[in-house]
Amino acid sequence: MILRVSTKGEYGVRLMVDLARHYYSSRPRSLTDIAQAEQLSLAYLEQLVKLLRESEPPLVISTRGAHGGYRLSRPPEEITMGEIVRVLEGPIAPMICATEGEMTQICSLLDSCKTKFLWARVRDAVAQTLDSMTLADLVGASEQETQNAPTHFISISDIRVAPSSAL
Amino acid sequence: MILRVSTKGEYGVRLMVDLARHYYSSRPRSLTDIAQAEQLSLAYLEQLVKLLRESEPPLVISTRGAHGGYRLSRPPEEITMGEIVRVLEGPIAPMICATEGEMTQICSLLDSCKTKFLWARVRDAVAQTLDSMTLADLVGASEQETQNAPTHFISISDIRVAPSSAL
DNA sequence: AATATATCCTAGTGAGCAGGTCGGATTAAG
DNA sequence: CTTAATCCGACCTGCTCACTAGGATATATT
Repeated sequence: MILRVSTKGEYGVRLMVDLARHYYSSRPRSLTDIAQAEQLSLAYLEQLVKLLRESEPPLVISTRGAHGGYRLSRPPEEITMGEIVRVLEGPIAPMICATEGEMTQICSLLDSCKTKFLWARVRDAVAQTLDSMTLADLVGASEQETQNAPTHFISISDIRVAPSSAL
Repeated sequence: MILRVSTKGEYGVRLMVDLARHYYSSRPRSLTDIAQAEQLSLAYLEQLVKLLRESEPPLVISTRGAHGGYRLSRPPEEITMGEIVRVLEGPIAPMICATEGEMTQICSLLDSCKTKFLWARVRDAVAQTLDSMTLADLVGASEQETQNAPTHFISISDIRVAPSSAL
């Protein structure tokens, strides 16, 4: 499992998509409502939204008190999925040796340097995919687009709906 | 850290690259030699090579006894990095809901289905990158090619050489 | 002013897994 | 028959994930 999106990333993206869908509402959206709509724990969402609020620049803005809640800090078109995922999951790095950034690292070992070339390519592929999509793209994505998702692979189909229980 | 290559994947790929470099040798290459060349634990490499040997089809072939060791089961050009990584790290899936394969899954929740579209795109980007490279590409990759790796991002540069200690 | 409804903050915790180590059994070459 | 290698399974240890708990603070409504 080379690609590991933790529940932070999974739930956090869902939270942001929810906020994007309610972006043009007159009132902020409360975590209680989001937790109910997405069937997630309120207390846990509070931790995630903290990351989104304290990021630089912030991705959401809060209003405290009754009838408070959260809004996107910018319109959905201007928030890339790359920003969101980096805030929630940390930098896109397959390993400590391949953090995003330059790779002019001298390595004493024979083959490990050559493999870095591989991991850098994978990292850049992920980064480019995430950076080329915005929240608006996801909200606009309706069912037929989801069907069009490329499926070059044979079915494995041990897919479940409930998260987190099994790995 | 959305991309998590464990040491299984990291060391295992290095092992395969080492075998590729010695593919045209007359004698099989022992794990002891590889462990020394790559500064890895022999006992741990034994676990990894087991995966590569027992995969279907096998990626390496062993010769037991003195002067024994391992060879690639096929020439380096015919072994893709995607095959290797899948054997070592398991299927390329960002989460349990997005295993490689078709994504015609009905999901009761509102936004989680839309986010699946995102994860599927990321997954396919990784899969395509890995499947389009072979062991021969990596062995042939010399230093100037490594320099050419795309670097669209600002340096973060808390890069270390020693693996596994910190996260 | 009182209450209800929110956000905010910190700590703790239980299970599971990554990342190995260890000891020994088997096989074959010299 | 010794040496060098592959094989095999059990065990262990620390870390991180995925929460939960309990409260403090802020504000709109009544």
